[in-house]
Amino acid sequence: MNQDDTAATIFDVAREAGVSYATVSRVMNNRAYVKPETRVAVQAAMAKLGYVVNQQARSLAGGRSRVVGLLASELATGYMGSILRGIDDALAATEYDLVLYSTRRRTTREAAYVASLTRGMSDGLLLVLPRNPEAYLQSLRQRRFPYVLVDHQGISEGDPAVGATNRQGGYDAARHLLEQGHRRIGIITGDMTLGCAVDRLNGYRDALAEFGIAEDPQLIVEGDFLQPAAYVGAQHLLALPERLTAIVAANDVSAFAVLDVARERGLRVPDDLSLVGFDDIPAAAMVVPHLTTVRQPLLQMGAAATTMLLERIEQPDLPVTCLELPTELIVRGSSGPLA
Amino acid sequence: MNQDDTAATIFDVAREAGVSYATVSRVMNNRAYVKPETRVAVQAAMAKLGYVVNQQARSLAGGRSRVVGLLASELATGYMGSILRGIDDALAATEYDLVLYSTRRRTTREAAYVASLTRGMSDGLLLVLPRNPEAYLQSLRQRRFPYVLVDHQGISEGDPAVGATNRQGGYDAARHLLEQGHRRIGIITGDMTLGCAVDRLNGYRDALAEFGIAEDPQLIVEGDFLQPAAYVGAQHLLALPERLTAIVAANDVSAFAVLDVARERGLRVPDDLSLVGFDDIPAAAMVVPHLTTVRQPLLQMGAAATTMLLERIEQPDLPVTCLELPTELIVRGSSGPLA
DNA sequence: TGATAATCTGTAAGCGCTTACGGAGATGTC
DNA sequence: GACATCTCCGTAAGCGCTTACAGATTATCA
Repeated sequence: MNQDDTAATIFDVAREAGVSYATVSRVMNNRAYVKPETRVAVQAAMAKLGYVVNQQARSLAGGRSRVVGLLASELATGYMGSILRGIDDALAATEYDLVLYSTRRRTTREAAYVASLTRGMSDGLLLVLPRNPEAYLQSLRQRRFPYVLVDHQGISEGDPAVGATNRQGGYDAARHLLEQGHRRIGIITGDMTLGCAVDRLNGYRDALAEFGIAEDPQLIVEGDFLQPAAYVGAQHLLALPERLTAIVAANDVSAFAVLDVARERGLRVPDDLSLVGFDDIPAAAMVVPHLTTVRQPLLQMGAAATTMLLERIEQPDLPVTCLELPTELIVRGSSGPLA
Repeated sequence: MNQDDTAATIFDVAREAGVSYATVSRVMNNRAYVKPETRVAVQAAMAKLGYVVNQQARSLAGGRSRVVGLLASELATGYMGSILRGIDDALAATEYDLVLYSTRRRTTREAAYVASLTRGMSDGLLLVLPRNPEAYLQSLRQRRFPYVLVDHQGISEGDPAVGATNRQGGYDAARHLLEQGHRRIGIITGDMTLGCAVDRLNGYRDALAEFGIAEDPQLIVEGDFLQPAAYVGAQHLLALPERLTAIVAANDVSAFAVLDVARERGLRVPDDLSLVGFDDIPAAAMVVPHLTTVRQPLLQMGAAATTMLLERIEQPDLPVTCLELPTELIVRGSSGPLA
């Protein structure tokens, strides 16, 4: 890195190595038909000059940007952070960089926005928990632009996607409580416009049905994965005349709200009320009592989606695959046998 | 967006509008010397063709990529998520995109890596909590490449930087406990290779000194901002023969570990032990009891750093400024008067 | 040994854009 | 009315790279 302000270009390397710039390009791209000595000489020249390829020029000329775009709706939650880390892990072994786009910005021109992303800026798109992707999915499909959905509602509708076994998870949560003897089990759902929330609720229903328990609409309150709504929902549930002994929360954050309400009402968890969350965000193991929850393999989901995307970038004609990673019930202190 | 696979270029727009491509470029870049009618005609043509500028070509030709690079050491924590969101907020109003680089990957070639980032890939760099930045900072300074440090150790050593009032925060935490009557106050520090950890400890010392309390080395245990180390540290502190009545933890995660140890030892918080954390991550308001903590304005830090960086990109000769954003003591249930 | 194929390397064109530069027409000045 | 001065817009060059294409070597085989 001894050049002052103008960086070394492929021409500088070629001159230094005494070859043509095309040969340098061949070496960089690991092409065949380069004499081993020449290859070594070029590599030496690159090292000596501290040469770094200019990605913009490369992508302009070659059509590949070596960038993966990530379209995310939210960034500040542990949910996204874990997925992000999985993506990063999968990308670490490759040449690809990650460009981050949050859909909170420029919502008005979202379609044009995705268009820009797919016009040379990136080679593929990761869409995490997309709200209303149909607008641009149409265009992506038509232009055969590689993409993978993460935690999308309708897994298995012809889009490459990675998700988790939300229904099974909801089932496991409810079944765990049923096995502990609970029969009157409430649920605070997530945002029901999202498929994962619907699936979790359906899992809960499956378990109740299996135990021959009729569904009581009073015990199902709608939340939105956020604390305030869950707080209200928990107040509603715990104020019911016929007291319930357990609650399934659609995510951990909602479960925390239940903990708050329980404490305010003088209910002891798990003695008076058993509670199961969903996600297993780090805080779940930190609250008191530690939260029993259904772990979602967020990190693996991010990594798997990335791997899938890279495959599709390499081979755009690959058949569409959907991956559902297993959730896992983590039993901690917030659930216990019916008193 | 009616073209099938080849996107519209500046030439297509020029043809459609009946002008030269240079004029189209002028319109895009809001240059002067374009007749209003012409401008309107070009804009209409762009709209009609669904034209989207190719950033790679633009940056190749013009030298500006409209990309901000973010170099981060960790992604999965709420810490980073909040800063990220602040960055995103600040970027939302601009034309800039964000490219994410985690230093966990490619650690071996970190310098070459930063070189790549600064070779056209991005116009400026945000360095969040950099561990050993001197390696590349040198090169950045020399090449006058815009950058801003976030939460760097040595604020005010000639680098543009944004941080928080860590010393004041440590002082506020300890003073709060002192004012509640506590006199024997332990501290679990953060990773002492990081400036913020040192500052927080010094703030704690300041407060003790102000109250005329001699420092007791036994009461200071070193942690690393992570749960396991804090857990061990808390066990040590709470096993001291002369019992302490309060603990300052260098971050919230460490405070959670203290909560665990306290519970295991049958200590009630805050009755038997008062506790103050640092950061105010979302989980702090969720644990039971809710954690008294020193809030760090992470979102604002991210936003302020981004704004500062964009200014420096526009005007590279701007004098170097350092910003220290105020922390704020948030009193919740984990601290109380000495029994 | 000469023809053929395989290997190696250089030249040229072009990716989509920005930015001098210069020319043409409109406007102003004395 | 002649000249300088704006305003507007088109032409040309070039950013750093990839990738045909073709020319120059060398290896292979009858």
